[in-house]
Amino acid sequence: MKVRVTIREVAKEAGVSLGTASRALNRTGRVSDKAIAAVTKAARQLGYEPDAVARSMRTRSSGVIGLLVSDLANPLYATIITAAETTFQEAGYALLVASTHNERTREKVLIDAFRGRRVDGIIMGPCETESPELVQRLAKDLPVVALDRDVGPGSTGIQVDHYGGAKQATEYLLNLGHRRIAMLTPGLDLRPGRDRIAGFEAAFQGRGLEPLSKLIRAEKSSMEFAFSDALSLISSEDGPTAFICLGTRILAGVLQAIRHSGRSVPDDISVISIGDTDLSQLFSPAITALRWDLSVVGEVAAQLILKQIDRQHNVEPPEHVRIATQLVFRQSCGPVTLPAMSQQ
Amino acid sequence: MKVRVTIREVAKEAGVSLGTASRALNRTGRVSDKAIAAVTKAARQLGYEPDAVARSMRTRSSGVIGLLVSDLANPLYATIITAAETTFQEAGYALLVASTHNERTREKVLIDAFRGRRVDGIIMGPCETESPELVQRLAKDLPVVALDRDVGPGSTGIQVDHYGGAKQATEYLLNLGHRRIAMLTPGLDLRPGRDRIAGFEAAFQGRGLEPLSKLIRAEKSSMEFAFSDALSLISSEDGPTAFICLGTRILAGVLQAIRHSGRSVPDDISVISIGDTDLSQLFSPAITALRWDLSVVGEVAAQLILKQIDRQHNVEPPEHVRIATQLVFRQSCGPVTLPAMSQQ
DNA sequence: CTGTTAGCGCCTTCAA
DNA sequence: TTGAAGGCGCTAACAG
Repeated sequence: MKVRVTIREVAKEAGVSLGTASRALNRTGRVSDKAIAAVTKAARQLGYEPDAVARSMRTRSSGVIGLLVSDLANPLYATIITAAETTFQEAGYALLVASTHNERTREKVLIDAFRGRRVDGIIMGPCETESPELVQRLAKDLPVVALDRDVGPGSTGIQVDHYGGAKQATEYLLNLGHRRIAMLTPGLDLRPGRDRIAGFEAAFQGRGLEPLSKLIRAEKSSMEFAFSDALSLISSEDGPTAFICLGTRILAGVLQAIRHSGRSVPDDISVISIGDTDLSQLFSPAITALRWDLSVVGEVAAQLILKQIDRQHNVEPPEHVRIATQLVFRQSCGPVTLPAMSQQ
Repeated sequence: MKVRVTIREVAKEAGVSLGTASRALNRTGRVSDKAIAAVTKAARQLGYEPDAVARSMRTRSSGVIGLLVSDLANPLYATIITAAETTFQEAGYALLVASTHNERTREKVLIDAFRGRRVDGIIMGPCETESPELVQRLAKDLPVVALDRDVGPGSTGIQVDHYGGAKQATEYLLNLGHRRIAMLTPGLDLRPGRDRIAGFEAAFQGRGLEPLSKLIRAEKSSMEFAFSDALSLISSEDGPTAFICLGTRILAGVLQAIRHSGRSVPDDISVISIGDTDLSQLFSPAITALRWDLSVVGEVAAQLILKQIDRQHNVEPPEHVRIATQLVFRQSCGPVTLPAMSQQ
């Protein structure tokens, strides 16, 4: 157990007072060059390392940002986290992470834990039964950036255009002649899920059509669920000719179900993935996917936090960044070819 | 900006002294039930939340663990992180994460940053040109768990049996008649890479054969590299009849190269993935893969840290946990069928 | 059992 | 420009 060297010892070694040492090290206030030189040398000699905890105590700022998501292992979040961490690292901030597992109570506990640790800001991912009030109240105390949450105009956030993306994807399938399109997305009560459904329906209504509501499924994001769900849909009468699937896990389940039922993509069934992951890119056939830049989400989230910190958390107007989506055309979608079937 | 309520105010509200309030809240030392009741009530009334920073300052323990990996977005690490975080959360610890991007200097800086923040322990993933001394020195100061690093017997760590796994995978291919087996793994100077190569060679030598060294490639873990590498291998004379690929990215590149060259899996070329990801599980054909339990790695790492903390970082003998691998047989491997070709 | 006191290491006034 | 002193909020040691 090595004993830490304190600024006190550095000061003594440099032959100055504690206060001067502090000012010299932080280049704050007026200090003579001589003092700076002496202190710097002493610090290096002794291997001095400032105690961030003590400093936080004094300055009321920890240099730590908290990040709260439902599941750290989710590849979508993982990318966001990396980008955010890199940005924070450059700015000298550290990143504290935690999983809410989509539990509201846990989310509260973790927020309190973050606050207790005096984080300088919090990035929050979507969580079940989101309440705008929670975020707004929190944002009164410290910089908060909400990811894909519905927060009022009072708080800053980043929102992916799930609505427009789902609409575009659906329209693409409609153009190919599909009418019985299944939409599988979890989290109906979360903004992303809601918006996707809305975009999906808007695309239908744009041509005076009605989506088949029984083809909208909102299971948990699990491969097993998606598999059995897709399988029952496929084998049912008037089953879907196309699937729109959210994320790797659901996409995986659907692809397995299709394979299991002896159908093929895209000849029998077309598939679009919402969210572009390794699987969608590398599957054979490659899956047409709706993508958006996750690194940008992470980076912008970090920057928004830093900006709020810089401005001392002033009454800066909250910002809302909208992230666009792109439909990447690959080989998983084709025209409807089923003969002798009524078009809805 | 809400003002925080301190333990002092709680004490006053409860009509007791500061010390009693502290003891009551922490259930430490002897306190009367009456005092506990009064303090608890006052705390709740005022919405008291202990200041973790001040507490850390006093107790010299931050309740924070640092986790250092080369890339947070790597799906393998992401799973480890989640498991570790969950374990720490249960124990009341928070997790600080950072990416080294495989840069040695950055690693040092981040370790110092962690120490400055008074973390109670550090989990370190492998990093380029690992030096056992670094970890050993660090472990003198605080609990450290190294993941897949070669550390001397003096430090505790978790090591996946890459050697045995690679050996088993290679033997499987040898049994199928393959002789020209390509091994693509990054990080030759890291323990995982080294051990894989060793296991690979051991399998050959076990039958008196020699692997073709030109088929061992150790590129960076990038899809593009793997793609061009695999493509040149495939189109070269005496190209490989089987590939062993590390991880999602290299596997993806190889699969694309195979597809691009008009070959098929497993008829023309067999493929084994080291590391079982979404892609290997869900590709068609499903890819035979070497897997190990990443959740266990994360959980055990966390437990080893907690154990060291519990024992006050005593001279507890360092532990070395070995994680076994399993070869999951799927559809991507077949016997060699190329006619009229010399067997090496 | 409880109150008082002394710092943890640092930054930041306040005088000199 | 510098030194001295105060205190951030908390816990732990010591008297009562």
